[in-house]
Amino acid sequence: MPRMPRNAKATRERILDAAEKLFAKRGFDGVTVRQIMSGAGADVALAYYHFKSKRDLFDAVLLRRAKTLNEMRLAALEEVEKRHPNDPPSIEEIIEAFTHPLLDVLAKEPDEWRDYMALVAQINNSPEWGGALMTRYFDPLVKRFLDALRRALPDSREEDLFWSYHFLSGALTLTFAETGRIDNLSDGLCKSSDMEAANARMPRFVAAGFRALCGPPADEA
Amino acid sequence: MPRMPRNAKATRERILDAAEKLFAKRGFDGVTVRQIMSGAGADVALAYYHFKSKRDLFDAVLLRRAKTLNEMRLAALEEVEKRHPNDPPSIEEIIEAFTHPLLDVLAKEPDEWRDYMALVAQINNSPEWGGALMTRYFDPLVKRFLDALRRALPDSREEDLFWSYHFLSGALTLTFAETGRIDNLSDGLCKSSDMEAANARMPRFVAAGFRALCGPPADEA
DNA sequence: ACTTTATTTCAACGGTTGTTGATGTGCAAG
DNA sequence: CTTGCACATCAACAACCGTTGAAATAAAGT
Repeated sequence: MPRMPRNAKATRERILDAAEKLFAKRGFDGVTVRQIMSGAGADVALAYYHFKSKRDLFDAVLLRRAKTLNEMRLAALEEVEKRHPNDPPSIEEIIEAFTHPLLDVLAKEPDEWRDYMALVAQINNSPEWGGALMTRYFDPLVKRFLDALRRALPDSREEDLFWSYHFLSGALTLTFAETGRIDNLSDGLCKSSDMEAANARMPRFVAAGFRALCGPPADEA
Repeated sequence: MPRMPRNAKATRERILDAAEKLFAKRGFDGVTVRQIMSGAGADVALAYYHFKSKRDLFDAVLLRRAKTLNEMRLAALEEVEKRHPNDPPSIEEIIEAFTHPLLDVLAKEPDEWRDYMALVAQINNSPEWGGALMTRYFDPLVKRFLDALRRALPDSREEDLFWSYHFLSGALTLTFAETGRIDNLSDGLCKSSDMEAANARMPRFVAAGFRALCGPPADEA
């Protein structure tokens, strides 16, 4: 049985919190271990005691919340499928199971999740790490969703399905990034941080895209 | 009249090329000036002679191709509008004028443009720089396109229009990033570098999204 | 030939980087 | 009380960072 001295776990968590916040804002190379540990209020060497290296700390930050996230989204998907025992669910319902848990947790506990989501957004668009890391942490869940979408779109070609998911992924992660770009563009009318607004629009937008690309050919007589 | 010694311009351009390639792969902080100048085959100090600082070099990299890019896209849009003197163009045509020049130049001159596009993708999703830099370099053009879309979607609400563009921007830039994620996900069936494939699908996907979000309400009797 | 000016090289600066080993502290088991 | 172990502190390592000033080179103007 592992010992649990006074605040060991608490320290480890504080380091992860500080690292998450800084990595999300400036990326892996834009942050020093000293800045992280200063934010965590702990000695520099403790970073290397609890984690072996800066890179391993980075991975630990990513891994920490990935499990929770995947579980939430899987539960949402299974809930949808349970609601449709025989007929396939609508595209909107499937997409919503994919996006809603994320945007919802962001709308309800922004301080807890904002930084992590922004970090994922940055990684997804990084040529260096995007392919490998996103695959490592989210592939099983994504494949599960693609299965559901395939069933709901029986006429789809495989390539169209993958590219459609790709577009969805891009739209979703840019929303997570919360760069403030839409604030500038719309002169303050829209806000990057308004996850309710994104939540209300993304499933409809994306579902229409899926249908246009993977659905049965529109009969334009 | 500025003097033009032997290969002054050539050196400046070689520095920009090397910087572009490295910044695209590892981001601003993941690259050292020494690595850049080693890639350019020139002395470190020359970076500070031709550009004042690392940050200014970064901006110069961004600026160099932005002009060309904006001109190409504006020309494509004006061509579409000239084709429709009275009636508004279709959403697909407008979106295509927005995306096709980029994906086309990527498909035809990949070595010249791939790194720059990947860099833009990374910046667009960076909380630190995304808002400010994308606004600085691409705002006038984007507003021009939003005008065209607004005319083609007379029933649209302003917020829906901005969010739809936001989703488009995310889908487009993730495509530029070429992270190899879709290669992994599809087990090699789709390739991140296949811009023809993205080109063939993106306008249809995105136009359907715009119509679903900004179009007239679907009459579901 | 001499000056001027633009480009390039060289060597170095103070400061910071990720990382480590030695040492100390506090608590539980023997 | 002493031993053992998890956790924390401290000081330091070599390597590297962005940046600069002074000096060499080279081409153009006079």
